[in-house]
Amino acid sequence: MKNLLAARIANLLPAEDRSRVEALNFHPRRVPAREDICPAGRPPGEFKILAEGFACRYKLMPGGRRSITAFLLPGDFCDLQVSVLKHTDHGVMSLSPCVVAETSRAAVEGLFAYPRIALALWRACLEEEQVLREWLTQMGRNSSDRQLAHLLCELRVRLVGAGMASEKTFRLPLTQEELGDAVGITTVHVNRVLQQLRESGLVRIVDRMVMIPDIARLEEFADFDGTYLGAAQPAAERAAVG
Amino acid sequence: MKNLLAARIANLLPAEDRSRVEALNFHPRRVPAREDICPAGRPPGEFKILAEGFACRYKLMPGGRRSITAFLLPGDFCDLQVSVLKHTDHGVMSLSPCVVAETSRAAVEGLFAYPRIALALWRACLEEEQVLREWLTQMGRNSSDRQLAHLLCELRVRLVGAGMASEKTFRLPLTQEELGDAVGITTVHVNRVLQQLRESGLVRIVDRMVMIPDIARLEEFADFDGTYLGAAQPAAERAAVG
DNA sequence: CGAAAGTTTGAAATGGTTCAAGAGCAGTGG
DNA sequence: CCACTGCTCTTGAACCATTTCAAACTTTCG
Repeated sequence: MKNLLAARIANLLPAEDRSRVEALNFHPRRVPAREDICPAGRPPGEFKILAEGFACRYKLMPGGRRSITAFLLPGDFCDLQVSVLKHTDHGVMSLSPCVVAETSRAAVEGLFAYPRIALALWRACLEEEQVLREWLTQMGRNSSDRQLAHLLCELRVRLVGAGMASEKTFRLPLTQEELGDAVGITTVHVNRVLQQLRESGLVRIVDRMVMIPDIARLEEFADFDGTYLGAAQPAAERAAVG
Repeated sequence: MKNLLAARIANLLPAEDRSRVEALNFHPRRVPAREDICPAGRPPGEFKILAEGFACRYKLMPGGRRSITAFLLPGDFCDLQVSVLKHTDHGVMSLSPCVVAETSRAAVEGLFAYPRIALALWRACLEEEQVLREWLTQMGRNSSDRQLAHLLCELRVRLVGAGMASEKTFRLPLTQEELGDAVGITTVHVNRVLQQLRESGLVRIVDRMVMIPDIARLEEFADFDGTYLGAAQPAAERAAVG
């Protein structure tokens, strides 16, 4: 199995540091769909990276509602927290069958001995923060059609970056309920809004395959600017942004 | 001037590391109310910590709307990003007259040479992330009365932690418009909801002084659990939580 | 004192929720 | 192989929270 931690942060490191990251020993673990990867409210266990599949961070709210705060794709950290935080504030669950790569938390902490690696890990955390801020503004305040469109734009870019999508087409293994939990609207309303997006020709969705005829048009509609995605963006686009 | 970086992260460090943090040389700068502290979209300049006053992070949205993604109190970092991120995704502006303590970015990065300090800085970032997630779930999906109540609960705890509030009373130098921008609702609606909170006896607000007669009652109403605030919580409460 | 900014109120319009129910499809067990 | 159960998607209608627009009132401040 490829060392995914390396893939995520090592490209910016000098060879010397990179080899230290690559020396980490990851154990793959298979997880069926819709199963907890990291339980909420408990101290984080092993250090985990999603290797294959589609997962999400979520919080349960009073009234049994669930709020999805992020989607995780291969290469994403499940729990960056390392042992610095006593308890995680949220859970992580698989949305499709997944493979999780685990390694010892102590080993990851040991990497902090190397300043450049520490900075790179920090960067990863800051990028996550940027995405959260974008969700907070886009998902919190926009009309739900724009919110859903924005989410599709983000997922497209990230899936392309992860090699899981062609330019205009990708498989989205999410139920409408899960989309609603991410965006903060009802399942019923997700359904109606998706229909509306289809009718206006912005997206085409058949059997969980999403196809975007005119990317620029959708991104304009959603007011999407992928800059906030940082390293999750494909390198080519990143370079273009400067 | 007290070294605020030390205050924020040093309490968990051994003396040796703490002295390194305290050795940083901060320059105070006075900023009038409603003025940009860090401009958005540009590379971050000096490394800044809010020393006095009340500030916020914000993003401008199309349509001229503004979204506030965080409130900053004395001791909070204005821009943790250091130079790892090329451009900031958001701006920071003062809401009351402020004092900002600045120091060289390079000096802060130099601290990454000490693994324990690097971990402490990382922790600060992770805690910010937790707060963002809490906002995303609470502010995104709840009814607006609960959202506002939740915000008041959070501010109370943090203000107490910063020594800027007694247990039940604090000064909130925010306009209703700013509250609305944080919560994602109209000024008009903020006004009505605040009246409603007042009428139900949950808060008393006179002339920007907020008084909370029954903290437990308000926190229950808002479904507030301050655990997510981490170090911003006063030490006593933190200990009680475990 | 006058202007600008913030707060308060009302009435109409709207976006999203809720409740209810049907239709399609996959998996399970008899 | 069929009936049954459970899950996702779809549709309709009534209802409610929040927005929008408009205007008056109050406070702050140069």
